[in-house]
Amino acid sequence: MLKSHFSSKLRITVIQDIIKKLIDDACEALGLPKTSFVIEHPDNVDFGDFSTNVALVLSKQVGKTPRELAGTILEEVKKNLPSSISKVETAGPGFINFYLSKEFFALELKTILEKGEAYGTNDNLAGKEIILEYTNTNVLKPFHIGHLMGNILGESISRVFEYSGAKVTRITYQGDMGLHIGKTIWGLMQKKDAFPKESDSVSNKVKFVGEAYAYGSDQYEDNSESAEEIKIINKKAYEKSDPDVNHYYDLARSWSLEHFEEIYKLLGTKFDHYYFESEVAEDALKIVNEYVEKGVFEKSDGAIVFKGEKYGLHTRVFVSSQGLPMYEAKDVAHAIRKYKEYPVDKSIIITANEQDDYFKVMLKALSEIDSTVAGKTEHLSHGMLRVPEGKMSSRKGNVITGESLILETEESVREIVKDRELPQEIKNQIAEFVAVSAIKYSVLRQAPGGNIIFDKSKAISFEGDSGPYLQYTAVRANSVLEKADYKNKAMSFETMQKEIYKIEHLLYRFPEIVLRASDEKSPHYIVSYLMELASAFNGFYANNKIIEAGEETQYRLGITQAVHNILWNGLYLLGIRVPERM
RNA sequence: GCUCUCGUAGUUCAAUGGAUAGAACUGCGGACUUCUAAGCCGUUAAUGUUGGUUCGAUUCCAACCGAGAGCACCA
Repeated sequence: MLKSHFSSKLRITVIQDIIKKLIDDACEALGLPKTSFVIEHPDNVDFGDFSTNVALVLSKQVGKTPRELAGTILEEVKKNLPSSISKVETAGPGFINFYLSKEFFALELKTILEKGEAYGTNDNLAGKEIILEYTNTNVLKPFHIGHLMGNILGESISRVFEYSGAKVTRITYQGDMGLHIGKTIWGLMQKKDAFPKESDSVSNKVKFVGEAYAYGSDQYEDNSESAEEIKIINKKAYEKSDPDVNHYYDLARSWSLEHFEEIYKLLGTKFDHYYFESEVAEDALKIVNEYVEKGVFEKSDGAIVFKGEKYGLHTRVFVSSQGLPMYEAKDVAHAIRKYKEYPVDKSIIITANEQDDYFKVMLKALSEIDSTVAGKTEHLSHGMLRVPEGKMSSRKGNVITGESLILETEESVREIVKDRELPQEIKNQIAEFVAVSAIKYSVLRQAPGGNIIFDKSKAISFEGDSGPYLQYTAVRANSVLEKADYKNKAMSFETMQKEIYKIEHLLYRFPEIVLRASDEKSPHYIVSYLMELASAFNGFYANNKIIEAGEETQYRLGITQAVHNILWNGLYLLGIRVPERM
């Protein structure tokens, strides 16, 4: 059971306030000292819907055992029980447990149905403007699964922030200069006989570019003559001084960008602004040179460096001894430029965690230059995707591109639906939605920051703890509602349920979960919750007739509609679409 | 060598200092001629080691062992 922690800041539902006040009032009436205590959902539903440790916290000061004190507080609480609570009792080492009533659940159900798509929103970030930078790709290099991870996380967090009332601007900052450009162009020139045709698909074109990059990288390492040529080409590309080089660069760049756009469309991301590294190169040099004089940077071995050791960090080169701005310098200039164009409350950059230490140094340098921008800029990292054999590398040939992963997963889905009697159109939709869902889920299910061990044969799951399981449940709920011709009818209280279904203990918690995910920038809380909810619904479905259930029909359909609403909203927050049929 | 992150079931992941450490996959065993079986029910199985703080530690602290990442001219 996923617990929620209710600090005063995170309390958003009325019932939490009611319980808090009950305890506060009881403590005051008993003359107990003020203290901070926790109200949480117990692990086990048998222990009630809410639980507090107030007696455990206070027992020592008061000089009573926790159980005794819990009993005393309990008697006081019982005097003022509202209709939303059906039972209170002490348990365990000194907890006080609260059980919600049928009235509460019926009212909450009504709220879920009435709010529809807005159920789960909160105003934690109301009025705040946030810029999120993610999927920082490099043109002329493959879009690999690391980029996929960043995109999946970035898009989900964007949506969660929007659900919390923020105005989110999505941007991506792409590397369009640097040695990899020279390597790829050199590789393209070597392979010009095998060049793709104009009419070839974008996929084939970028695949060819990827091979050229791999070849160029290899030769750069192995062959000093080639390395020299690559450096020369790179310089020409930077200066735009050679028409031939420009031609290859422009062509490959346009292919890369077109390819990225195709993937973003498939994943459901739309960037508001595309930034390029080359756009800030000049500013980067200017800024660094200016702050050498102000003592922020110093010269060392011909390069301009930032000495991070003063702050417990490490030294990094900002301008090379050849006078070229390194990505450190460009990132500083980029951050300042971004803030000029979008003077937001917070600017978040999402990258893989291998850049954690780098960002500490860059942000420290930035804080010496522009403390306002630095104060609002935050680095958030996701884990690395590891294949069982170790690190991915183009030389080993075990780089997994984003596109190949999606296509292979789609293929597996097609295999599953191939014999079903469904129109081809629906089958295509299923293949795309389910494949993307399976991949997204495998990234979002765990807390961000941790590495993901990616075993191709079993990482992408369609059963159990998986995206398709959630989609399937949503489709199933929808199917029941369609069959019953039930379209969000208002709940009638004459049809009050006879019993409390287990799933009702979960339904009302969705807004808390979204809030926590927003507060901690961790969509995985939503994943765990939806998984638990879907599981509860499938159990409910297996054990209860929904449509022809006599007096209970309306209420059960209401629950089904509530599950439908929450699954749709929750999956939207994960960036997952629900197919019409499955 | 220094810095950072991380060690939970056979595997992949959860768990705000609280009650019986949750799922899923795998294995084994079931139910159903009921609204979608990508489903449902049952079952085996885990906090790296040693200390410390605490009424209470998977969670905080220290040491050790193990894994990964970063550490000067690539992004």
